[in-house]
Amino acid sequence: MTQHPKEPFLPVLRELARTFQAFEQLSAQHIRQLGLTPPQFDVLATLGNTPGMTCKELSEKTLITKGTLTGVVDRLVDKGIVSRAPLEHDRRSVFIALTRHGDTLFQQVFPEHIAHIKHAFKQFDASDLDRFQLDLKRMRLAFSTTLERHRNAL
Amino acid sequence: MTQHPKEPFLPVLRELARTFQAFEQLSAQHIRQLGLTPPQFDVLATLGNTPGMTCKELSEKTLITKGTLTGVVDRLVDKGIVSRAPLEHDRRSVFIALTRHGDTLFQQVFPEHIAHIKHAFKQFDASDLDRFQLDLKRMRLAFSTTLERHRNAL
DNA sequence: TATTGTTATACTCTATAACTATA
DNA sequence: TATAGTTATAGAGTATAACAATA
Repeated sequence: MTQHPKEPFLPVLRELARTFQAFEQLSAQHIRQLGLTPPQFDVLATLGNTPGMTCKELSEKTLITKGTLTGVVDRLVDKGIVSRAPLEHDRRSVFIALTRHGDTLFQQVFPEHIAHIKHAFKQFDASDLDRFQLDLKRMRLAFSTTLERHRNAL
Repeated sequence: MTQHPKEPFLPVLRELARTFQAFEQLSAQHIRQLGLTPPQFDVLATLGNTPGMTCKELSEKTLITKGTLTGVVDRLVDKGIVSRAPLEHDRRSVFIALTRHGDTLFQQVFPEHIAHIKHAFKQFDASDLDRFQLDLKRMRLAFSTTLERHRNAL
């Protein structure tokens, strides 16, 4: 992530990292006021407005690996925000959902979170947002594809 | 980070997070092979091709806070990759630089790192890269400005 | 045998704040 | 008084692998 003028994509990577870090800081500023960590908030937001899901599904959506997710969910259970229940059809699985308190928290806190971030986007119009989303997606798919290629040792 | 159709910027944020995570995974895949952590590599890459810099400067460039940076640098010193030396003009400061071994490592490893990532970008032309960089920067500045506003409690 | 999730281990990072030594 | 950096503390996330229960 330093100067190597031969590689024109390096500034893009540096900017991607800086931009995400800036967003993280802005986001975390609000999240920490709630007594939550970013991964905990990620789980809360992922479970919000859903009936719940298995550990595996939650792991896939949040990109938190299963071993880590156990600890994150433990802390949310301690706080009374989520609950665990065995799944009937497949008793290897665990169904994780917001508790009533967790849902109340989500309904209150998620709009606040949006409000906290919202006016960073005031200056952008619909075509800006569409372009951002599309371009980011193109990059994401390029990274994922490359990652898989490396995993398969091509 | 969930569905709230009223807020058209939410998909952008989700995509930003996913894209960065995909890049992190791709990047970390290579970094861990070197026996380094991402923050350690960040320091290595920041010091590479420079004469060195103070702790404060390194902290600003890597966005690692000073308390954490002490630990990260400790581990790199243990590995013989960086060195600390007192600054002459201001003896409160510490000058951090790559050791000879660290420089050798950087010269070898940084091009490898680029190669590891490079072909994710093959499909993008110069105008794509320019647009990515510019748009990301616009978002970054918007986040930073909003962050500062919140800090100053407006 | 394969899959889901937990446990175990050891490390690393993080936030925060107190502390030191210089300035 | 202010700044640069370290230290102290406590917590939280991470990778990895072994493990139990179930399929």
